[in-house]
Amino acid sequence: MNVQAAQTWQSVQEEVLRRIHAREWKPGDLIPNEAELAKDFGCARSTVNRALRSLAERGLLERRRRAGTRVAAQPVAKATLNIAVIRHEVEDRGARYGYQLALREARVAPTHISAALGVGVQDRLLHVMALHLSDDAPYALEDRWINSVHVPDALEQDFRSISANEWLLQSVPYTRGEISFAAIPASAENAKHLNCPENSAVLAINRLTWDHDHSVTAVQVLFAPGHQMRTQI
Amino acid sequence: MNVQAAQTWQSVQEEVLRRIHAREWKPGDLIPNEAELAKDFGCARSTVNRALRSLAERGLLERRRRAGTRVAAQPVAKATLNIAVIRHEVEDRGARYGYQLALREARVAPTHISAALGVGVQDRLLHVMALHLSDDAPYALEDRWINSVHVPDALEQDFRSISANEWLLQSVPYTRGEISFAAIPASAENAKHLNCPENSAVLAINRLTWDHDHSVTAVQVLFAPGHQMRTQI
DNA sequence: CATGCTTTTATGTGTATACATAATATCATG
DNA sequence: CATGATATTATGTATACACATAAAAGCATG
Repeated sequence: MNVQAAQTWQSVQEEVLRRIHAREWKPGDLIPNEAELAKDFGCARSTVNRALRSLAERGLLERRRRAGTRVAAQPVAKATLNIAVIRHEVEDRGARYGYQLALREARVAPTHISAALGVGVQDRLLHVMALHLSDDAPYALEDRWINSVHVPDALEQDFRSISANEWLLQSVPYTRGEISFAAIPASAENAKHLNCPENSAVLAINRLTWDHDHSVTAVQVLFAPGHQMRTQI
Repeated sequence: MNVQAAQTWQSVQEEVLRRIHAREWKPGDLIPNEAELAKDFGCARSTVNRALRSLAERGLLERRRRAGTRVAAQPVAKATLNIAVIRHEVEDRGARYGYQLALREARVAPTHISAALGVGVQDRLLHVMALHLSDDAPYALEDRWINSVHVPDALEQDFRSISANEWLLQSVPYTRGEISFAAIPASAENAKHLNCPENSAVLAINRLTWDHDHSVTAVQVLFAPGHQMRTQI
C-alpha cells in the first residue's frame, strides 16, 4: 500500500488527516506505527513523528509509548482564544481606539481580592478602573487590582495615557496565570460605564497572573453587551 | 558565557524562559541565533530549534527566517479552552450526568440558520434541543440544527438516549469549524429549561462545523447562570 | 493463580549533516 | 540615486542513526 513519496511533514500530516476524515482510520482506531508509516510514505521516521506529534497536540490523535497511536475517540475541540492587548483588539477590527481612566486608588482590597492575590487583608493594593473605547463607544471595562507590594513601580504610574493592561505587559513579567470566562449581569456602576441597562448580560474575563510565587494582578474585563469572541477550530 | 550542558530540549526551553522572565532578554529583544545558543548550551542546533519553536507556538517568541528570533513585545495570552463532550465535562467535575431530550423535529429552519449552514431556505433540517444535567440540576441547554441534507443518517436517530453532541462526534467527521463565545440574556424558553429567571446572563457558545465544503451542524450551547470556563495560561 | 521480574516494542528525543527558503544586506549598473 | 541582481544568513526541515523510556506482554516463581 505504497503512497507516493511524501517528502514534507506537512504532506504526511495532510494524508493522515485525509485518512481520518475519510474514516479509513476511525475514531478509536489504532493506526500503524511510525516505522511502518515512514516506509509507506517513503520518508524518514522523524518526519512521520513530526506530523503525528503535531496532530496529537491538536487533540486529533492520542499517543502513548509502546501502546501506539490512535485516532481520538472524541476529539476535544481546542478553541484557542487570543487574549491580546485591548487596544490591538480594537485596532485590528479597524476601529479607532479610545481610553479613559475611571479610577485609580491605593487602598485595602476586598477580601476576595486579597485572598486571590495571596496578600494580607491589610495590605494596600492599587486599584485601577478604565474604559476602553471603540469608535467612541464603550468596548470593555477593565477593573484591575495590582499587587503593589510586589510591583511597587505601579504606584508611580498614573495610568492616564497608558492603560494598566499595556503597562503591565511591558513592564512586569509573569510566569503563569489563570483565566476564566463567564456571563454576568452588569452592576449599576458597570452599566453606567458601558452605557447599557443595568443587569445586561455581559461577557466577563477574569485573569489572575503570577510571577513565580508572587501574584501580580487580578483583573476583570467586562465587554459591552453583544460582544463576541471568535476563533476557528 | 557557557552554560552547563543542557541535554534536553525542555531544559533549553526552561533556561530560555528563565532569561525572558528575568528580563535578561526583554520584550522586543533579538536573541542569539540557534547556532550560538547551541554552542552556549552545549547541544545540537536541532535541540535549540525544538525548544524555540515550541515557545514561538506558545506566543512567547517571534521567529522569522533570516531576521532571527525575538522576545514577543506583547505576548498574546493564548487561552486554550477544551470544548469536550458535555457529558465528560460534567463527569470530570465529579457530578452525575443527566440528559433530557426536549425537542426533535425536521423542519424548515429560520433564515439565519439556513444561511449559516449554506442550505436552501426551503430545505428541511433536523432541529434538536436537549438539556444536559449535572446532579439533576440544569447544566447546559443544547440547541442544534443538523444539516440533514448532507447528514441523512441523523434522521434515523431519535437522540433520546444519546445526545446529538455525542452522536455527531462519533459519527460525522468535520474538517473545520467556527466557534464564538458571548453573554446573552436567557429567553423565556431558555429560562424555563435552565430553571433560571428570564433575561439571566448566560454564557453562550456557538459552533458551526463543516466537512470540507458541506456544513454539518450549527449549535448553540447555553450554560446555566454562574457557569465558568476556566483554563491556565 | 497472583505477583513481580524481564523482554519487547512504539514513541520520545538527541546528534550530525545537508539542503531549502525567506528575507535582509550588498553590490553593480543604468 | 534608484533599481534590480546577487550574496549572505537565520530559520525550517529532511535524513540516518542512536539511545532513552514508558508500557504492555510474557514469563517465572512463590
